[in-house]
Amino acid sequence: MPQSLWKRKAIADREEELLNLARRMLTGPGGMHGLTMERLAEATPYSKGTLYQHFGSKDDLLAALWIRPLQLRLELYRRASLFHGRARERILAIEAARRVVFALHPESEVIEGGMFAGQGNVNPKRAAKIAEIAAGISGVSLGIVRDAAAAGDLTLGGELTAEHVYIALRSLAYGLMHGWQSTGVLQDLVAGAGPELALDLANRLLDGLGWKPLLRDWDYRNTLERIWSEVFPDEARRMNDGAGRRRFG
Amino acid sequence: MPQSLWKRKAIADREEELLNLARRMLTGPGGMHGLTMERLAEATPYSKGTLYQHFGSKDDLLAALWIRPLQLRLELYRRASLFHGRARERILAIEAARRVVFALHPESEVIEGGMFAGQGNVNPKRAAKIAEIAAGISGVSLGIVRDAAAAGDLTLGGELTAEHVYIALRSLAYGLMHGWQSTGVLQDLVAGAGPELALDLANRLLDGLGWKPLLRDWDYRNTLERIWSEVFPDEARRMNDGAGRRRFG
DNA sequence: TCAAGATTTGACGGTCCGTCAATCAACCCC
DNA sequence: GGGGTTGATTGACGGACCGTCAAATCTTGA
Repeated sequence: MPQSLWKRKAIADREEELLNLARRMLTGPGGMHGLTMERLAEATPYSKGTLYQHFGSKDDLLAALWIRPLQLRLELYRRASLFHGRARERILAIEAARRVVFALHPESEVIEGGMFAGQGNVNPKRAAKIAEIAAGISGVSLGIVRDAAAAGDLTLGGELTAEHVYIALRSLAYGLMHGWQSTGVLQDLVAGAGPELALDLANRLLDGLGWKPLLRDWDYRNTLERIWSEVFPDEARRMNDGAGRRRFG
Repeated sequence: MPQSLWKRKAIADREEELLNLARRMLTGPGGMHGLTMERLAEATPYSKGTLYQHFGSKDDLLAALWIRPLQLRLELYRRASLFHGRARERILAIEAARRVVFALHPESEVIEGGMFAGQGNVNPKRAAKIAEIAAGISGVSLGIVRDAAAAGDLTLGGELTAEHVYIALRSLAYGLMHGWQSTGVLQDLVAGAGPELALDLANRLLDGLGWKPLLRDWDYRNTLERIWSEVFPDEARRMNDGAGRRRFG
């Protein structure tokens, strides 16, 4: 029954359309407050009831909106993990991937910040998908950390587990992005310090964790150039002139 | 006119009462969603209109609620900065103070996360006070960083400014607290790793920044014991059996 | 062409924020 | 004590928003 298939595709297309629109509302002025089921319905040829056919609640819409940047993150992390080099170079590629996701999907931070309140009322299927992707994301990173330990570049055990290393890198990046994006307290302090800072500080943290080769023993500037040109050539271009326009320098 | 003074004190007392109640609602289940002007009015002998005599908006109430943990933070940072020892020991005392504030005022994180949406409609006087305290807070930390540079313990310049060091420490701590508190993605990874982790990772980050004396050259376990017993003896006790009950270990 | 089934609609109930005219209390002066 | 002025207090109300659901509309298959 091809007609049924057509219809299903039409519905999937509509969902894409809705998500794109919702994303624009979320990244626009007003942030989380700017996205409203009411306004989203008005901005489309469909009514509110139809919206709720796709997303059981606003939280569910946000979850659906979150899946795409999460999937991109997983894909980029996978690619980063394939970088040809030492484990520490690969984890740096992961940090570069963080920056790409942040630049291309600024709404992701808004959702993560706003989801804190919600958490309920998300379609179980979607919630499961999110959990699955998230597990993949941490899995890729943890794999690199364990590779480093296996290669003798990093000494785990005692107070420092692979999870701790991953959490440290993730928390530093998250805190920086939050401080960078939110019009909060460190606004004037962060101003001028572009996202380059995140990569630099992550690299220094790796030194502090004793992850070899240390900064003084390796030319990581060259590593980063290779990462950008070999792993994320397209994304680097899109970041500089693409949709997620933002100051870089 | 003592009667007028009585009245003013009564009003100030009522504001305290309202703030305490609001704080309880915020830390209770539901978080930001659990605090409602409506419910707050119902929980007191006063009506909604009277609430709005104290706080011009819900954002304003949140701002008022934020001032107390901010002030505590400033006070603790000041005390930490007076610790008798090397600059790196003093910045570690600041990190310990972070942990105290997080333990005693868990609502602070909720507010910071939720304020991201608001930002407007805050009484200018309150906003100014917040800005002033925040400036004091970063000032204390930056002072210690600059002390370290002056003492030759830390090499600034080039890519690394005093602000960058401060931002790095703050971001790492913020990211960890967010991941710890939010029922989010790293829940299961963070589980088991108590807030001790924050101090340990901060210390390692300091190593990565080249802030002497490095971990291998100094007994920071002893430093931390001295910090808890000399700088925050009361707070350490309150954290373990006080209001802000939370798992520590 | 028509009936069964699926989809869409927008009005509606409920919650919450913030306002304001009406009410109430305190205070002051005679 | 009485009456007027000033300020505090109230809760009903308007508006925004989420989520629901019976009615209307469209699709499909015979």
